[in-house]
Amino acid sequence: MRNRIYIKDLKDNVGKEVIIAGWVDVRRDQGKMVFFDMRDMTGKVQCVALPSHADVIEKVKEVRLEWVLKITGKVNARPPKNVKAGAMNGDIELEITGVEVLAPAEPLPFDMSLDGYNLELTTELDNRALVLRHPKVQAVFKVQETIIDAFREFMKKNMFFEFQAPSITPAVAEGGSEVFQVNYFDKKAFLTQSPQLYKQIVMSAFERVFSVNKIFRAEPSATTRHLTEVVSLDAEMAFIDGWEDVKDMAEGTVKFILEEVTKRNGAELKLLKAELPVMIEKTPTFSLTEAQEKIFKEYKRDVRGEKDLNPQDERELCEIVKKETGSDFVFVYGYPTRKKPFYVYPNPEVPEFNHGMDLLCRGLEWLSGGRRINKYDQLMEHVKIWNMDPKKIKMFLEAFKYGVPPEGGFAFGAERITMQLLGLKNIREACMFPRDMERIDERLSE
RNA sequence: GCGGCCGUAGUUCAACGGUAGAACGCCGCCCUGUCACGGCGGAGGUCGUGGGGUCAGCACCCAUCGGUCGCGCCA
Repeated sequence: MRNRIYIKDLKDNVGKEVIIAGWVDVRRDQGKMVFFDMRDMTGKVQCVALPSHADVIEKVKEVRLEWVLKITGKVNARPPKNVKAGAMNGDIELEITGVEVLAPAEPLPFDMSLDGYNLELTTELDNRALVLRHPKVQAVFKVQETIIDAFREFMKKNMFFEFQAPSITPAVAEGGSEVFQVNYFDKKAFLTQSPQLYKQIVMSAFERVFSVNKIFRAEPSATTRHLTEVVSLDAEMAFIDGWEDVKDMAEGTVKFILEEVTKRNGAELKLLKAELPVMIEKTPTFSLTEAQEKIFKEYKRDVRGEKDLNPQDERELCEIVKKETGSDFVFVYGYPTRKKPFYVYPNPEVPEFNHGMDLLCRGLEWLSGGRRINKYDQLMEHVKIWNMDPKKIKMFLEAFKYGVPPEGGFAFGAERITMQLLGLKNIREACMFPRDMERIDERLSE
């Protein structure tokens, strides 16, 4: 729009006649004079229709919340007694001389005011398009943008190469979670549940690689932490000495993300009353066995020998670690080899346990990864033991046939980090358009 | 898939075996300095649906649908 001034720049135009465009955010009709706040992507400003402009008053009386307006007006410094300290543009206001309605809006179906906004999740999701205008909802996704941005930035700073992982995959080799099947011409294909095998292939050519991609899980899970479509942040690195190198890189990544969110999203964190998790100098790290011992010792609940930590174990371990060290994070490594995917590197000294690891924070798994098998013969041995069909992962195996250095990697879900970082109760709040068993934009049951 | 809890106005929630309520939103009127205003008035509900027991049900019981939380599964 020609001649339009962004609201954030109005303060540099005091005394001038300007044009702004945006949405009506709040109305305060005083009768003979009308105030309302206008909002554009850069901020808000109070506009005032004075009694001296009768035509403007008349027009402005009809205007309602969320109408889109183009306003001509004069930027005035507010009289000292009317300055609103601390508010954006609290010391100026726009005296309206002309109004053009670019689009009217229907009455809002619920309270969109800052304090009044309090919707049930289903109402929020049923009205996603409108709700996205609310500052608290926008704050969540601004933080999420930073998280993904910071991941990318940290990876690139550490010489990782970004590649695009495919979403359509042939018959699934990995096992594990359920997959979505899609029609592929006259054949069947699947939506990827992980770029795992591809990132290992690319790593074998580029040494350090990462990807930001969608993954799809057809798990019949109805919980506060599962979605069927997830943004996965994946990394894989060659020439490691051991799984600890992968752990350190993962830790550095998370630390950098926390720093960037702190740096860039102060306003959003304040609005959401969010307190970032604490990462101490060296994140506490325990083997699964040690973790289970700690839970037994502290809570007298015997989960020793279980193949993994269940949600209650994860919560309790995090509580223990928080109490002992102040850290909200804890690494757990050394899972039963046979319970994890075939490519995870077994501990050479205790082959029943592997060099896979998880990073937990505030009772929930944030990230998982570890060292992978890099030698072809060992990989083939696992393929056999795991009863997999080598033909189905031919391309993957081909990479390892021709020499791959010791390597490992990690992955985490952007929505989960967003949720955990902000203390949200349900992962759906951390996803703009969440897909789950019951919903693809609309509820599936209707 | 299993279990707990919930379903009342547009929204968020109360109340109660005996007349259906509030806040915000909406509509109307008033307000020349408001600050995600204020004042007065008004509209808006077959209490998710279907059965049952009761003199009487929104409330109790059963079924069903929907929601939500937990578990399982999974990341």
